[in-house]
Amino acid sequence: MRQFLYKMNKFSEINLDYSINSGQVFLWEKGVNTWYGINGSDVLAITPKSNQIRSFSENPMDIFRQGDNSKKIIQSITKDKVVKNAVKHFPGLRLLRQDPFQCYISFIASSNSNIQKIRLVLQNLCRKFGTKVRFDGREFYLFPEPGILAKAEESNLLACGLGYRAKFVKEAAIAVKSGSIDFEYLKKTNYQTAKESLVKIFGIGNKIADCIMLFSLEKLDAFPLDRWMIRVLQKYYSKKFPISSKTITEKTYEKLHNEIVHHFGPYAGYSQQFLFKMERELNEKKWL
DNA sequence: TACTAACCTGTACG
DNA sequence: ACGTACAGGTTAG
Repeated sequence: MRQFLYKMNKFSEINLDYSINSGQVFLWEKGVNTWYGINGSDVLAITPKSNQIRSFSENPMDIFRQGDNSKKIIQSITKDKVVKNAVKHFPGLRLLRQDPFQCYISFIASSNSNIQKIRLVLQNLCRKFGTKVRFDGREFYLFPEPGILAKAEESNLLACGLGYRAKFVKEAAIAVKSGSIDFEYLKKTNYQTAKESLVKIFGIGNKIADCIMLFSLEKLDAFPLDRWMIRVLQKYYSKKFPISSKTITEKTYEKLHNEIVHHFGPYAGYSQQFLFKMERELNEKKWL
């Protein structure tokens, strides 16, 4: 059994419960004082009380985005009283930086689904296709590698509960394995270019592309517009961002995104996270 | 180009 | 109980 220990001094300003329970990650579970999470080929154990992060891999990703100046970012997104209120109610809510492949597959699997179901499906995928490891005295399954999912039998993907998304997942994994989707390139390039690449993948539209970019590809101006965010805009921003129906067309989506970034600025994605969290909590939606 | 229905699957509601 | 609506959308027509 291997394990690496890191100290983390920022837990006083990060609220892990808020951050994990805000719809951005799915493969996390809470122990007594410790959160356990799968991030690609890594397993993390986080104990806020002792400022400890333990990881399965030697050089874990900086999932907490410690390089971000959160004070400055929050100041920057607080453009109106709605966001101000959300920030006030959920102090310490942060965007997490995820393993890109896991994030990409997770959100493809999320389409037209709900959080409980998405979690179940992703756990099934890991159990069936991921490597089993022992860590912190427990068993975990790592997230499957692109090559494994690329050559998976569709029947095995279906058995995980993916439904019609099974072929999306397989095609998406093939695109990564073959190099036509290159996450390192997508990280470096701009929002528009990355988005154009992602929406070419069968099963990825505007919303899912925005999730992947915001949560794993350093595009903090991505602002996923799902049903909840449409509700938020209709409820609090009907003057600023008028929307007629509950579903929006591709063109409307793009137009809205431009206006949103114009309003909230380059860290618009952070504002989305606070607004999403706020509205889901108001409606008492479950996270786990 | 713009709008609608269909889509796997589980659960909540009447 | 059993049918229907809906869920963190996308695609095909």
